[in-house]
Amino acid sequence: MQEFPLTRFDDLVTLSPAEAEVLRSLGKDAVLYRRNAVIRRDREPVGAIYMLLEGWASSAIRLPNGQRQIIKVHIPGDMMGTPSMALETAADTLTAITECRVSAVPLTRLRELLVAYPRLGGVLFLFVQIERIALMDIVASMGKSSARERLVRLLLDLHDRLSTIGVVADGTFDLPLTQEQIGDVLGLTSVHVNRTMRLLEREGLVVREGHRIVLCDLAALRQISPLPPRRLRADPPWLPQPGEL
Amino acid sequence: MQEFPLTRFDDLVTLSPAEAEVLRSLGKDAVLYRRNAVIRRDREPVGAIYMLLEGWASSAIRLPNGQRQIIKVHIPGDMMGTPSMALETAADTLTAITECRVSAVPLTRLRELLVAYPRLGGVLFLFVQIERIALMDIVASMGKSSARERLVRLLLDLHDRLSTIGVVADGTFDLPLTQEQIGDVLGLTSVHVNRTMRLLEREGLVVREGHRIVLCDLAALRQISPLPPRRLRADPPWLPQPGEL
DNA sequence: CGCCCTCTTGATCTCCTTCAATGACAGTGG
DNA sequence: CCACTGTCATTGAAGGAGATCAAGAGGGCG
Repeated sequence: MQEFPLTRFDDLVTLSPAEAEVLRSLGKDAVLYRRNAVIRRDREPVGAIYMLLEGWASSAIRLPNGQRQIIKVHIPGDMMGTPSMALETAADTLTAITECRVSAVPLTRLRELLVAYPRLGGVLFLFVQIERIALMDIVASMGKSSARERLVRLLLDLHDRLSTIGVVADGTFDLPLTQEQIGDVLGLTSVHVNRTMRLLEREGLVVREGHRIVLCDLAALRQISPLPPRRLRADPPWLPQPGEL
Repeated sequence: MQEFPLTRFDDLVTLSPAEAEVLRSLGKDAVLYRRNAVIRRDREPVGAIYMLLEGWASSAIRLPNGQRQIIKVHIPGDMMGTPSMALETAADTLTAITECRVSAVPLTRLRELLVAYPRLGGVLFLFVQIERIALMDIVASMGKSSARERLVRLLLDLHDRLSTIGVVADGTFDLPLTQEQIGDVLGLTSVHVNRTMRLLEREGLVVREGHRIVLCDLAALRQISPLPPRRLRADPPWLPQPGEL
């Protein structure tokens, strides 16, 4: 059994010790995936959701014409594959961006969890809403902003999310995405990602050294970003307290 | 108390009579909004979610630069404003597209519901996941398809959703959106929406008469759409049955 | 050493935007 | 009843952001 980082949860809801324990022991043994390995392919029947313990992974939709759109870049501590819980067959393909460790949670086990700890259902609900807001913001930025703005937003989003798991030091973090993958996230070609990235570099906003990136001027970048980050509400009033359920 | 159409629920989950009853009596008295009236503005504190009983409404994100992106076009039977449940202040503005009737559900009442009927929490969870998939598909089509493809997708999406509430006859339905609004949904200018719409018309794929639209060749349109519709899973295995919770 | 993947840059093309003008139509006040 | 106003659809012309095509360079790894 592997340790699932609960940072994401602790920041938002107060978990009872029993709830924290059951979340930690939810998944099956971790499986190791090599770079570019497929964790769960789209159109497969949905039997589980996945917890990303280590490494990066992507969730992508394949279009009938052969293109792919990366919907979300997952970092350690993320739950993956949950949208497809509502479908006959999976909507998205989960792929390892770097080598990564993943723990699967069979849907049957999830059901046991919901029966035994109904309040955790509410907690999951909260997390899905947060993902939904993230998607809404992505739609807004894809519909209304330039390549430069979208790229800045992606970098800031990664910066902020990586900060919560403590792998950002002074604006610097590891960015294991190829420019092609960044293009697939932003809806751009890799060529244009390259030009835009170089532009940011010439402007002195970022510095790149191999797969590490430095956001030099966070304030200026946030000014450029088409959308400010959202302020989440910890322990929302509609969520029953532990003991209440 | 107004009747909230439960079609959307019935198709996906089996509700116990008690559950159906509590859902129907969930909202406060309906409020009437005139065309273009704001139902709930963004950045307002979040005190309720909303059930759309009659008419059309939009959920839109305002960008700091003054632009707006319509995230979702709501039709009767939709729940609105739920993403912001996770936030301090609302992310999106809800606006009446046509005159419409809306019933608010205070978050406190929602909490009582979750305590009394924990399984309904799971049902709501399911619905949010469905919305999330819809957003993922929108991201995919915004990132990877042309104006024509996106417009076709929107028309088919509306066609299919309106079909479930029985207001489509032989490919014909009422489309009360201005071309400007359609542009704000698709991330296009109204000028280009106009040209694209006229193109579809010249191709014999659609016919417009005032605010009514006819999808003449559904098969051909589905061929053009960048993404096929999703097959939802009724009564998913992770959802506890009535009685189990 | 040689191969493949990724980054980089230039040249050209095109889809969509921007700007601008016109007409149809509904509502409104005289 | 008609001028007046605002909204919406429509169309043309010009401009630009990003795509496409093509080629070279660097680097990890068999």
